[in-house]
Amino acid sequence: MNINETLRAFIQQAFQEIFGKKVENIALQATKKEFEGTHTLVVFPFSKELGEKPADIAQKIGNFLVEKCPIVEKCNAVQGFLNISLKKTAWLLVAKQLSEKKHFSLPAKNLKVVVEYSSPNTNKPLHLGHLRNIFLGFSISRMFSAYGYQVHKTQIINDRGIHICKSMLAYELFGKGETPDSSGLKGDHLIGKYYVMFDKLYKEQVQKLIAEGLTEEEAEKRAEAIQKAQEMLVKWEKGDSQVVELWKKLNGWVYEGFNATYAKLGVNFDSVYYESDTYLLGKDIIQEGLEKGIFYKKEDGSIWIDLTAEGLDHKLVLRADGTSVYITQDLGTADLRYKHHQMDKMIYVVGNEQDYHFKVLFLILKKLGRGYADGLHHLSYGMVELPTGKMKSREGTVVDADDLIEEVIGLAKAKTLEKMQAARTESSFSEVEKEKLFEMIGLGALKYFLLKIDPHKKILYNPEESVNFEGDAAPFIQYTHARIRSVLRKAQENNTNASWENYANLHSIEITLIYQLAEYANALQNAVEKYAPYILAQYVYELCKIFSIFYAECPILKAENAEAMQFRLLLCELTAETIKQGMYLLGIDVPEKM
RNA sequence: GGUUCCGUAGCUCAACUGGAUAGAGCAACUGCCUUCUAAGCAGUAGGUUACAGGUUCGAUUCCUGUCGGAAUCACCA
Repeated sequence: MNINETLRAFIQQAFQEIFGKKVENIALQATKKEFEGTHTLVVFPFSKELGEKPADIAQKIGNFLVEKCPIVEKCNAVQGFLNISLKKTAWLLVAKQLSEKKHFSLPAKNLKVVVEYSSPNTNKPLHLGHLRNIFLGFSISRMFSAYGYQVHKTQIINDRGIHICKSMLAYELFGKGETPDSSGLKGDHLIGKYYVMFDKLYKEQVQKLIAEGLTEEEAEKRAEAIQKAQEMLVKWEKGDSQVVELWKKLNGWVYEGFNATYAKLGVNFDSVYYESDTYLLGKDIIQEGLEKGIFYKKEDGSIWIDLTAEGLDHKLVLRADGTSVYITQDLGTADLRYKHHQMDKMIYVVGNEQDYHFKVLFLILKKLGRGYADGLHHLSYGMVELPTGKMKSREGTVVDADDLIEEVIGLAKAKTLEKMQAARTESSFSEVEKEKLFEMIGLGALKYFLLKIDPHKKILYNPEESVNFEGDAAPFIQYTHARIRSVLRKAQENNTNASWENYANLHSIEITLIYQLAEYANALQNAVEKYAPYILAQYVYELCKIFSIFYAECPILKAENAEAMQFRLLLCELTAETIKQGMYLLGIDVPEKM
């Protein structure tokens, strides 16, 4: 039985029999707390069509439901709102259905989605902005998987270009053969160090040239460092073995560093694309577009597309010298992806600064007649900012990912030890268990903080107070789960097997809890359709709040009788399972005890 | 200048796609641990939803305009 569908069917019947009207799209919503009931029908929209006062319509529909619909207990018409209360037996039936746990993952749809996320540059370590990207991408992947999609997670690594050459050049100049082992630095941090060194050197040279009388623009072009870096790039493109060897060595270190961070975060990929393999792709598509008359060639030989009819500008797709620009290779990569995966959907997790780029990219693919173009989606998210303003790698105002991870785990450790000492439970955890717990809580808090916000809004990260351990935060959710597991362990010790089928004394908070548990499927669907993990985060948090009230109000192991206890244990089990599943989809683990 | 996104309590965020008296969490204040884990629960206080119009039974939500913030409009990626 599905409550919403049953109610809709009877409401439709009511309109038919009372007013002789067929009504579609009956919207039911959750009843506001201040009113009695759980489901509300808004009848204002029908008032005009039926020529009656909203309150009268509500009253008539209500009377009909009470009389005819077997799951309705009573109805309350308030102005144009009809608040419906269901029979307790209906709620017990819902609980019974939930106990079969079929709602956690949907049947396979035979649809494939490719999710691209993270996609870092190899010249510096990951930072807080990447973390938002990574958590969003990983969570979206799990959500689509639970929703029945076949999911392929991928990243495209930006491993070539002038920025890599900058690090390489600085390493050649100052590196003296330093390695991650000899320096004790993670590979990505080591390379990041040289990137910063390059920038310092470059700025000094620019300043000097300006002092000598050049304009800023000229100085930036003529500085020795940048010219050497460009020479290096040319050599790299020609396949100069010395440059390529250096490139391979340094990139290798960076990958080791990235992989260590990914492992720590608990995320992974099914495949990796490298720009060094794909940067020449897309030129044949340009040719195809020219032949189809979608692109046009300027006198200098550069190739463009006119998007003014779509309210956009003219856009360059190939340089006059025949080399690619960013969008050229993205066109090629899209085709390549489709060749590899024949996906129905492709989600690019990329910051909102590239909104325009993706708009153009999708539009061009559509004009080219690519069938897969309709399935492309840019999951755009806002920047993470600091109270001092935007993060800029070159200015050293970034929050490094590895540092941040250590920091939140440290905070979690301090907080957890404090709690354990207060409760005198520390001795019941082994050292290994404790370390694992600190990590789970620290990372959970960080992930939740970044995921609980609507992606298209920017995030303000305040190091002092952003990662919470109380209230609307992961530790509260993890704590709720641990609490439930504790009760369930105790219940097992003196296991009873009473039936709750005739449990009649259903408390109102128990109804609220069942209602919320049954909402899981809706929350998942809503989150998937909107590409929005925050909807799921919000759902789980709400569930935990409801459970906490239930926990405070309804004794479980000391319930008034055996059937009440058994029923509440079922609610506990379902809540724990729902929390665990929901958090899993966010990429967050929950502990058995804490 | 054009385009897009954002503006909600002191702070950080919600509001089920147009519904009822706009809700949570931090921070502040008051209670509750000899009873299943107090990272919790109960309560107080905090709002002209940036501003001005419009659409209608009804607007934080849709439309127009104004103000403020951000991004983008690169032969960078």
